Amino acid sequence: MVTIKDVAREAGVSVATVSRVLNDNGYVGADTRKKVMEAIAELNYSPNEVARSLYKRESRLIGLLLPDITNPFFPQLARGVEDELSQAGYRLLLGNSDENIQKELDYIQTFVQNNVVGIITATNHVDYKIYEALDLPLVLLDRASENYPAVFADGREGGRLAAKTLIEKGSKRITLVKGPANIKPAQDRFQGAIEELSQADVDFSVLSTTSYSFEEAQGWAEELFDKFSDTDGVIASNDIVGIAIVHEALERGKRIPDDVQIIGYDDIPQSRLSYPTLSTIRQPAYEMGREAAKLLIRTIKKEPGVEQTIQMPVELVERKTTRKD
Amino acid sequence: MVTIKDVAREAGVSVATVSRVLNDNGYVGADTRKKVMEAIAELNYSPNEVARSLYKRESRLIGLLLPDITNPFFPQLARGVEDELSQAGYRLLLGNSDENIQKELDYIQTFVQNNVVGIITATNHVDYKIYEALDLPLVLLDRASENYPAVFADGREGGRLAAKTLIEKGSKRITLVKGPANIKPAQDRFQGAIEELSQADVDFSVLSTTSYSFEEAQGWAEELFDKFSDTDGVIASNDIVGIAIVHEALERGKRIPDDVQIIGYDDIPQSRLSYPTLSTIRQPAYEMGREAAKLLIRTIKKEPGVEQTIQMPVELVERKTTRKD
DNA sequence: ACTTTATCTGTAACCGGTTACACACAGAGG
DNA sequence: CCTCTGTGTGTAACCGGTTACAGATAAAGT
Repeated sequence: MVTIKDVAREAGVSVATVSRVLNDNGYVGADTRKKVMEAIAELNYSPNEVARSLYKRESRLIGLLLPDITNPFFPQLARGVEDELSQAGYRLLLGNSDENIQKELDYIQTFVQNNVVGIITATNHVDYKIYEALDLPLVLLDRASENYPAVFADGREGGRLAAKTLIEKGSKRITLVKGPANIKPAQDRFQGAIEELSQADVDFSVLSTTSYSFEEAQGWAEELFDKFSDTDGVIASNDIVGIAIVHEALERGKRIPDDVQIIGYDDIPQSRLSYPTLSTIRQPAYEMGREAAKLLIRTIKKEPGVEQTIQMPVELVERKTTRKD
Repeated sequence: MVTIKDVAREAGVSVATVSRVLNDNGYVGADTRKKVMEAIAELNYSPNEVARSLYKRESRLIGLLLPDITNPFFPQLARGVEDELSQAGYRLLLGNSDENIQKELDYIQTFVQNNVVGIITATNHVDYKIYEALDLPLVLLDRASENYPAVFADGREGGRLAAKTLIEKGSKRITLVKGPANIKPAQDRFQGAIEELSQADVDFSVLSTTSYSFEEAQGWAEELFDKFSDTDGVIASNDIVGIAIVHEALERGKRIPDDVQIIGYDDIPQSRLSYPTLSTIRQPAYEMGREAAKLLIRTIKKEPGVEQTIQMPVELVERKTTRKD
């Protein structure tokens, strides 16, 4: 490994001078600078971030904690975060928590141990005490909070919008799929939908589910049509479940959207590839990731007047599983 | 920040003793150990990885370089890698390269600068000189190589299998979708399919494509049926494109699999949710990730007799877009 | 009783950077 | 001519750990 000392020796100067060239601070004579630059190029030197990080007590790393990168909603968030951060010179330490407190704690600890300069988290245990003790910039992503800066979409509004859409387009016996109880945004959209359904002139029923996984989605869809076979409108807990329901409906010979309308949530990329294409409530995941990263960077740089909360708009994406009015 | 000195003071011993307790090496008296443990608990101390990493010249970090986490094949790989690594106490530094050499180089550099102990990469520029200069354990994932340990599935065999399947099940005018030229595994499976098609008694044509993206998949599908409207069997370049083709076929009133059979590649989770469910050649992505991680760990620990190459089996997954024979 | 060995603990050097401080020198201002 | 200021550079302390080495004590062996 080539160190700053090697460069210093090669250039015939002290390490302090090399450091000043590297960081472009302090006085350095023009020809000295040139010699140093040449030595750096010659030796193909790049400074050790670990040493730098130790002295400065901060790195260029940022911790990103996601529930599960395997769920197609999260890669989009992650990508948004990464694109924004890497442009600003930061790198990502990534963890999947599986909504498991122990894993979450472990990752937060590694983040701290590695001197990250900030954390972006999309998990549900933010009220847990470890976060309080943290004196690091923290941004919540896809989660709302009173106590921390956060970037999220309006789940309640999204839920209302989904329900309103089905009602307006003529569904009369609506089934609302309730997402996992421990996932906050799932409950928000559920509440929003309930509000809207309650004050409308329609029958509705609720199917409770406990996961968003691909493996189980098929099961929820079957359960749904087993229990509520005459439903003519389904509000899915997310797009994965929505796509599974579309699938199952066709399997059972129902016509979409004539016999049953289906609306998803998230607008993951594959919604556009389902047949028929899935109508859904779009959350701008990639942009949310970018915004969270921007917000974090501003907080790190202590820029004045940084917003605490960015609420992103949700939006109805009408495709083929809802009727044209 | 609470440091080892604070612990030493609290326990009334030297930092060396605390370090010995932490690392469980050297002699430490039973009651001294106890006092230190108590001080650690009392102060809620956890050692600074950066300092440790500086002295030891190695961290507990591993660099993972993927083309694009937004493509659903890669989160599975990533998850496999992560599950295996985190169990062994390693953490992940993640980068998306977009198959862009500059980004790839930048990430490799950060990996080195942060003293990672190993790198797993799933990119196509491994022959680039920077990798040669690297004296770090390196494992290629989803890529084969003469020079480095690698975990990959047999693309050629997969391509053959896909072609063979359509041929056996009676397709006579097969269209082969050729994936992006710069992606090695795409070319392998293409070659395999070509081999099989060439020696069979069928007509076939090739559609060249330049991306795997969701946005463009729809376009490839349209182009396919515009150009080869009478095709009765399609070998897709991957599942995303496969699902888009299924979609477009239905859109055009074709019956699947009676009028046209379609076979995908990868077996991403959503293949099972398409309608009809997509027959495909499965690559065990999650397991590949795990194997790559295991291989890397063994290499890091310098275990003797570590394999250079692990070839994972591909497998036909028959679902509803191919005929029953 | 004297050496040897095992156990326990502390001091200080080290990892590779950054930076406070000291010092040298040149040109400007009085 | 002397001081002052701005510029350029080096020395050494420091960040928070790990570990080589030395010194102390007690038990064991001869």
